[in-house]
Amino acid sequence: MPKRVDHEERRAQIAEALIQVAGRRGLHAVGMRDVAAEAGVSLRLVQYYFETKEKLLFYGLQHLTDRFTARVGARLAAVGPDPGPRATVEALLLASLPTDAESRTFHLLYSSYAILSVTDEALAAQPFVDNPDAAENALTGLLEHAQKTGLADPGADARTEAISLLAMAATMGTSILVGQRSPESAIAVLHHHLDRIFRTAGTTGRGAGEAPDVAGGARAAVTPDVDVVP
Amino acid sequence: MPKRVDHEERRAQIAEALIQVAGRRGLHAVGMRDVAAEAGVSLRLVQYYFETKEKLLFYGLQHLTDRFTARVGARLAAVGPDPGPRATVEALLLASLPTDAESRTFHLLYSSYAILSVTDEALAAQPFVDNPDAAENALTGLLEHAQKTGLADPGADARTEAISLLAMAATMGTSILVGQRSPESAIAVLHHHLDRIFRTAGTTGRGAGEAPDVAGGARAAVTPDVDVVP
DNA sequence: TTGTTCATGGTACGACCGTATCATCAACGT
DNA sequence: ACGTTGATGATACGGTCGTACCATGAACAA
Repeated sequence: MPKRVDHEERRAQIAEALIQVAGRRGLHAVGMRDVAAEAGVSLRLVQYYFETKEKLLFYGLQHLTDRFTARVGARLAAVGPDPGPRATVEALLLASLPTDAESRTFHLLYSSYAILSVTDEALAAQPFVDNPDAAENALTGLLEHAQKTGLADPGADARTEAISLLAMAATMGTSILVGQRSPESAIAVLHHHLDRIFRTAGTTGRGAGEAPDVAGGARAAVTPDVDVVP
Repeated sequence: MPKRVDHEERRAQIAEALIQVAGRRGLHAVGMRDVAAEAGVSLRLVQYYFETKEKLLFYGLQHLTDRFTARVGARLAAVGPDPGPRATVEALLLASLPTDAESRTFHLLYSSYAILSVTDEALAAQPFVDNPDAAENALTGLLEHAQKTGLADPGADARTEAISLLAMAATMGTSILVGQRSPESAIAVLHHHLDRIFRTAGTTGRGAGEAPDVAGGARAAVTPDVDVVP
């Protein structure tokens, strides 16, 4: 037996290069040679570990979602031990907004893959994510739990609200990406709805006089690489 | 002078071909030869009327938005003479959902262009739509008018709600596109929020016992080409 | 030591793409 | 009638892309 190498680690390295170059120049514009150059290996190596470009793209999507799942988990852990349902929901939603380089890349590439899967049947056949409804179910559970413990409006429809929150976060993420909206205004809109949902009979979830800058004032710069949620 | 031809009409015909083939195979996969074949003209003709592919793509985006603006206008006119604000808002939102072939193509291509504009600076420099906030402003105006006439909850923030409704419609449109959600469930979610907003002190906007099928039951087929909103 | 096998590099091939070039046809002014 | 000019066709060129092929180094078993 000759030199043995950890194939999985090598694949992860190459997939990482794919994500980097695709995040910079667009998924449609990335070629095998670009990936090889970004990873610092030869074209032949990329071919060796991923026989075809299609397989490379599949693995890249998997790697992308894995990395982002881990990141969201870290964010959730960072909100402190035993956080309330609202803090958890808020962390979940804000983690999906493209507010720094990594989340911007994720948002861009995930959207690209989604759009690609509409016309590319091979990609659509792939389980696009492990469970497309995972976030929706998790959020629904959190809201229902908050309702049971009296922290959220018991009259709200937990699943509908969960779908709505995720949908708003997704579109506003894209708006941020294309520079049409500022992260602050997106966060303000989300806060607005969290205030509405996390409201029991007597108390208001957040202070009433915060005047969220929903309109966003000046639009975001084309590339807002500042961390809004550190 | 030789045979004179209406260049603008020819351009529209070719742009239409671009939209058709791009809607079928994806914007990234469309080439000049494909467009020429779809339009039933020679490759040279496409080059003649659009000197470069970049210009063809720009014109295609313009043509796409123009066509869709006209379609939304027709939908609005079709809801009847002097419709209430709620009917208008509802027509506006539902018109943007990909429920038939034409709106599916529009949604797919518009999303493709948006994603493309993130990494393609030439496309980003272009005024992506005539006014990105046109829909947002129109919807905000409608909601404010409904508030003044006592048809909508005066305590709601019109602009925030407008942003939210458009954001939800957009993401759910993509979910429908990729077959992750049924048009019916998306409509149910939108109705839920319209019921919440269009609610005065004493009355409820819609019947209270409609049990919207938000979860969607069985997922949509991969290509739901049936007209949900005829 | 030697031979087998994994790992890696270099390079060529065929296909396609966007664009450019050359040629031809058709119509209107004069 | 005819020449000028716009409209159209056929084809060639350079480049890039994904993939395939051939060669070589490197490590472990025997």
